[in-house]
Amino acid sequence: MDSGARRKPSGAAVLRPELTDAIVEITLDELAEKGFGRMSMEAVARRAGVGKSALYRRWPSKQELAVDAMSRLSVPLAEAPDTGSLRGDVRAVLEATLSWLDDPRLGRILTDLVAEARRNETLARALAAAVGEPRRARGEVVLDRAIARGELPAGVDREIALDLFAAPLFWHLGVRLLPVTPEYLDRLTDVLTAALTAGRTGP
Amino acid sequence: MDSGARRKPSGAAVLRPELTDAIVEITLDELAEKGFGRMSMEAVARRAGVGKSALYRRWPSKQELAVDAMSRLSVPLAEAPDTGSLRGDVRAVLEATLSWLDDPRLGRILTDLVAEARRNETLARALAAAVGEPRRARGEVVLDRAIARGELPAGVDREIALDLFAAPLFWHLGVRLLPVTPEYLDRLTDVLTAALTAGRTGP
Amino acid sequence: MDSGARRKPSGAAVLRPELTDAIVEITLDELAEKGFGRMSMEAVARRAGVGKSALYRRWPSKQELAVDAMSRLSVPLAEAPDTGSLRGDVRAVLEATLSWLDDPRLGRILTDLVAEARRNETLARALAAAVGEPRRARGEVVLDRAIARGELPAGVDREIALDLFAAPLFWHLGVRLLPVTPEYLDRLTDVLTAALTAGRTGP
Amino acid sequence: MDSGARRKPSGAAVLRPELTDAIVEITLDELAEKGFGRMSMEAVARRAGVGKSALYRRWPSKQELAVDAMSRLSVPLAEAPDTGSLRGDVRAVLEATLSWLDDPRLGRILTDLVAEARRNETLARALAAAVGEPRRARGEVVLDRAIARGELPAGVDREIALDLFAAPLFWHLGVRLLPVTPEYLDRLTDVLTAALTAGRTGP
DNA sequence: ATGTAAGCGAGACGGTACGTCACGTCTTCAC
DNA sequence: GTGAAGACGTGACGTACCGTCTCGCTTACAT
Repeated sequence: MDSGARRKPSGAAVLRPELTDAIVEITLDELAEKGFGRMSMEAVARRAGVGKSALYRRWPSKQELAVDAMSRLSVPLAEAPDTGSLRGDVRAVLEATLSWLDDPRLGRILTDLVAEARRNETLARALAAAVGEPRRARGEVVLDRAIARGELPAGVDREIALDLFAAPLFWHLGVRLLPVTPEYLDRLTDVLTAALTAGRTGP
Repeated sequence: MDSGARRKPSGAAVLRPELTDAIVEITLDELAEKGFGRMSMEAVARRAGVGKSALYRRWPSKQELAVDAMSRLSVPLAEAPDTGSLRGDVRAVLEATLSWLDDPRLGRILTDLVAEARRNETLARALAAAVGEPRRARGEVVLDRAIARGELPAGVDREIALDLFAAPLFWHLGVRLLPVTPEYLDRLTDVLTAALTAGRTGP
Repeated sequence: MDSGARRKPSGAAVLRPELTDAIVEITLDELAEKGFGRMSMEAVARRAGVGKSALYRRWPSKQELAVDAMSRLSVPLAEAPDTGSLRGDVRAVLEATLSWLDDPRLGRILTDLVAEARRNETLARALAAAVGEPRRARGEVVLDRAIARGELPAGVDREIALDLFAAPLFWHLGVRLLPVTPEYLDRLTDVLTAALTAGRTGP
Repeated sequence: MDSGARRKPSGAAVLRPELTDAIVEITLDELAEKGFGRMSMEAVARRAGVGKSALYRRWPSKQELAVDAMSRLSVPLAEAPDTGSLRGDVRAVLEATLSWLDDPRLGRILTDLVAEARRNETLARALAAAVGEPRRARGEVVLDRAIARGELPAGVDREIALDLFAAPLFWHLGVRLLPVTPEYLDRLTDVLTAALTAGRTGP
């Protein structure tokens, strides 16, 4: 069973990974600055000091480069610290989401990404996997802890709760383009905590 | 100094309004289908059966045509009926918002619009005025009625309340690209009503 | 009878002929300098101060531009003067051919053209029509006059005679790349005249 | 003095000559088929089943490979047989020249070569040495024999004579792209023999 | 009623970017 | 150290639109 790995007969040239990284990085800058439609492969190549072929050897089109670059905007989402209370945890989740949406580069790209995703199934999936999932997982932890503490009933509506952790901030910052102040965050924390717990003492 | 206005002595020749409308309509179709970046002036002119000059005589650039067309996506938001209860009114607002976001053409364009607005102050303002304001005004009516009924305190946090009327639906439909079912709407209505009223009986 | 001519609805934009001429002229320069293979559309456009589209609107490819340009290298072959003798006429024909082949631009292009013609039927025909025919017609005049004078028999081998008017000069100048001196021309005139008249006093 | 070749003491690793030959052979095919300008190093390497390095280790550029390959189209010109008469010898020379120019591959390449030589001194020299010289040498033999036989004067114009052995055939076949029939060859033999001998009985 | 300025469809214009291909150089690995 | 593989920067290919422009024709006021 010596074979298998012996497919490639000889010294294959390999795409230089540091070049790939540099291109991705510059692509993200261009995307943030110009948006998808006005980003240009030629500009990326020029700024990266590489030929266009280095780009097209890695990605078959501008679209695929952009999607790949965006999907690498990994969400280095810090762990959700246990603050001891639902209210504290909600506030922490909101702050984490805010610091992510507030990043000047990521924020700009994300809205482009969302727009593009409507016409690109692949991108939509990549977006959900790379961006949505980790963030939602973190929200789940908060809900689980609150249930364990007895602050929330086990049957809390998770889908809506998780939507509410992200939606208002995205809407305020990304759609209405208004700043999110700490004070806004306080009020939002209050309302969301109330919303989640409201049902608890219900009828 | 008799001149000035007396330059144009005769034959008016005025931009034909039905042409303007037809171009706008086709622009919206192209925008919905291709997105802002891939929409092309040549295609719009071709589909409208007009010359490119008819476009550029009306709008100085592709961007301005697109922005203008989008801003005409008027929000034929039906009046908010008084359902007799906060809960009913919230449900009605959500349904109106949903029917607006769910429009296949408007939905697609709106996300493009949001992305573009980050890099275009004019568009951002047009977006806020044409889309945000009417919708928010309608939300205000609901809050006012609830206060009048005594269902909400006069000092209810209007900014957050109005954000919450739109944010979750936009997030769910436009960002997460998931369908909004009537059942989801029920649950969302419950949670939002609870959130708004939660403070009422507070300490 | 208002219709009929009313097919073309309005003022069609037309390729500007002076631009076409300028492009052709610069193409010929590039062809002479670089040869077909190294001539570049971008360089032609740049030197002509036009966009590439101006080229591609007129010719579907580099090859067709080059062929068209070359076929316009019209042969402004002066009339063959009647020098009063076959020898004088032969000398005049050789001189005309020489002045044509010796043109620095035409000479370089002609060999490219000949090479290209082997793989391009269209070019081969254009070459024969634009270049070969007029030159041969002029040779025929010389033969006709010599027959009229009684210097040549009516049955002189025209095909070979006409080949011999051009072949040695093309070979010497174009293939062997040697200069053609007046003295060489004298000797060639002698030999060709002798060759043509040799048969006259036959058996 | 066995050394010299014995420089490389160990793991010899010498350019494999059979590879060189194979590459040259394929280069000639590509040249004949596509012409110099459209021949591609990548295609040669691909068809030869070798890497591009095998090419560039042997020749510094496409041009030099092409020139080298063409110069190896050695002229396997059979010895000029002594037919016993000038006329017979001229006919033999013409036939040899024809069989050389008529070779489908060589004929195509030769015209490319001639065109390229105008812009490449090295190629021009290689062409003269590899192609012109042997052919001319053979022509000289014919002239020498005719002088020895007394058919030509010692002072016959060799330069013109040698030009006339090749020029008409190249012109007819290579430039005018017409077939050379045996009958044409007969007539050409007659005229050339007459041209050479015409001066003999002079004054 | 007519003159005339503007609107109109068409499309050429100089550009920029697309995605492809080949150049000649270089590096890597296998033999 | 030859050789196959192929990545690298470069630059031309031919295409598609951009926004500008000019061209004749049509239309609808203002006289």
